Amino acid sequence: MIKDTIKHEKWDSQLRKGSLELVVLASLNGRQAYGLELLKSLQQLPTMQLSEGTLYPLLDRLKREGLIAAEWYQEGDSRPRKYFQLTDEGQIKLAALTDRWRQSVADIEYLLDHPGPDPLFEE
Amino acid sequence: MIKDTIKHEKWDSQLRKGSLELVVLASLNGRQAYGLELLKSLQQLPTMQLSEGTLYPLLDRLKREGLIAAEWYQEGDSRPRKYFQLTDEGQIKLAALTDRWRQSVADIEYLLDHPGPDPLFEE
DNA sequence: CAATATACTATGTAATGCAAGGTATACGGT
DNA sequence: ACCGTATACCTTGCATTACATAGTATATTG
Repeated sequence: MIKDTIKHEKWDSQLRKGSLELVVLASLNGRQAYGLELLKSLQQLPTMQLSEGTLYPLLDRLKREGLIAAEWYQEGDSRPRKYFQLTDEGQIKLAALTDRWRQSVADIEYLLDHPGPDPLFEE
Repeated sequence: MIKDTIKHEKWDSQLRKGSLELVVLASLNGRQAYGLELLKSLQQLPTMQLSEGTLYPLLDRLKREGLIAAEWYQEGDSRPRKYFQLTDEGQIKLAALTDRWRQSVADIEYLLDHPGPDPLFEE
């Protein structure tokens, strides 16, 4: 069946547009990580097949916004790595975004579970 | 507290970017609706405060892609309204998007529920 | 020492949600 | 009849952002 081999890439990318910021903040909750490490860890999830070209600019933006902090760190004589971690502000933002995301999921679930004429609308 | 009056608008808009297509298709599942009717029905949901400038171009796009069909209809001597409904292709697409959306929600739930060092990663 | 892998950076493009403004018609009050 | 408001749809231009692509630099490996 063709259906099973449908490419999810474009739709996935569209879907990620809304939630990537939340996802990255959540991934940095309770741990430090450097760019590629974070990338590979996210890529373990089926809908999170993003690329470097997406992640690095996003990390830059989050840093500019003060939600994460970056710090170069060299382990032994390996290549220096730029480690990221949540700031206090980032923690707060993460909590707010999580709440709002759950609300959005609830709204969409409602729409999916209630097809047909809108009961909210026609009394 | 200022925190409680945080404006969700910008984040909501960002979040909608990923799912609006699914949302509109789901809203047309099992019923016909014209533009403003659909808009008002969506706006009953807290995270779906979109505007006409968002909905109409989206409906155009979905029509161009063959996922919905449009038809002008005049009831009595009221203003003619453009009614939209899902096509067969739209039905199929809706099912596929719904599956993928649920997968994405599961992935994000996983991230939110498992803070700290990535257990998928460090064995 | 070339080839590959790691790690980060930079540039340009396409998609899309939205604000703002536009057109046209119906209806209610005075 | 006239004016204001509501309904209904459309259009233009902008800002954001995920991504592809390419580039730089340093280890590591054969």
